[in-house]
Amino acid sequence: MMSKETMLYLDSQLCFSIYACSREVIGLYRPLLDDLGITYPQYLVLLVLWEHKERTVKQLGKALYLDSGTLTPMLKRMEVNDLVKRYRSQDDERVVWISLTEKGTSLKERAYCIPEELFEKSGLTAEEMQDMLQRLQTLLKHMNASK
Amino acid sequence: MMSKETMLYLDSQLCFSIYACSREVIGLYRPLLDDLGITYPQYLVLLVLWEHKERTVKQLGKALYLDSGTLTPMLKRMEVNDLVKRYRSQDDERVVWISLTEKGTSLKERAYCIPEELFEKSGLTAEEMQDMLQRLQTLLKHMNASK
DNA sequence: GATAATTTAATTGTGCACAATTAAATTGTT
DNA sequence: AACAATTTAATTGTGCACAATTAAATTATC
Repeated sequence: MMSKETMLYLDSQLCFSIYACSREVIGLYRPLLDDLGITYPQYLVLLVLWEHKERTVKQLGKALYLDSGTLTPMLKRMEVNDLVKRYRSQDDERVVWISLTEKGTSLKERAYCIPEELFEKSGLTAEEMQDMLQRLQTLLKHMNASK
Repeated sequence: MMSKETMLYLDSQLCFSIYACSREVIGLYRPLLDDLGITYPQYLVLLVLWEHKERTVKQLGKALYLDSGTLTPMLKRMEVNDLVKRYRSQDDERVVWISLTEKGTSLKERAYCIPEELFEKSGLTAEEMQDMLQRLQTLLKHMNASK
């Protein structure tokens, strides 16, 4: 068992390694996404829309764990850059639907290679990758439950 | 092997799970850190200073993987809140040393319980925690090398 | 010892994150 | 039908992140 002193060391904290890893991975994505003219959070929005064609702000937020304070301005920037369209639902005017433009749709072709390139940069084997993904998703689920 | 289509699914991407986990864990810290009047990145700075008494901005940046554009304004906010002192080195005026105030030092007592509380919220066993820490640190090192 | 290269913080500008509040629309209950 | 409660985005304000640039000081080279 660690001492209470040791537990306060930066390098013994799981949270810090997750936090630092997160920023480092995003840093590896950056040059690839720069080529597409998008940021990492915008890439995540596109991943959802490539999969589902059309989502409400609410649905995007649930998928990405982001709220409207983050999404609304980001989606407006993406609209200005002609990546997505935004329009209010006819049925329920509180709801805003987000869909892809032609440009947003076409970026998918250029994104296919990205996961593979990142996988190589990670230095992990496919099994290690899969295992880690599994563990993190379990952790994510558990943390989300204990809120 | 995954199809190129499957690899673009949000939920099959390791990076997203790291990114989402990072924000979720920080969210678990938030109520605890609010009590201390600090943010998560500020907590990280304090962890380093509790361990080393005194660090330059450069050293803090290396430990936390952060640059001066992030640290300078953050350290100034911490100075305003009487958590740290900042002063230029006599030997080399390019260097700024950061040290703890009494208040910054004393917060450590109230922080001892934090790692334990987070550990409980994570739902992990000590072994799982240790194992994950190990894997993430390896990943971090490898990514940092492949930049 | 002049000057070129390097090191170190600070500054500027853009883009997330997220808490808290607001506002509008819808739904549920009487 | 009235109106209270809920749902959904948008807004506001603060605090990171990070790229790119600037500025000052130091070190290395001639």
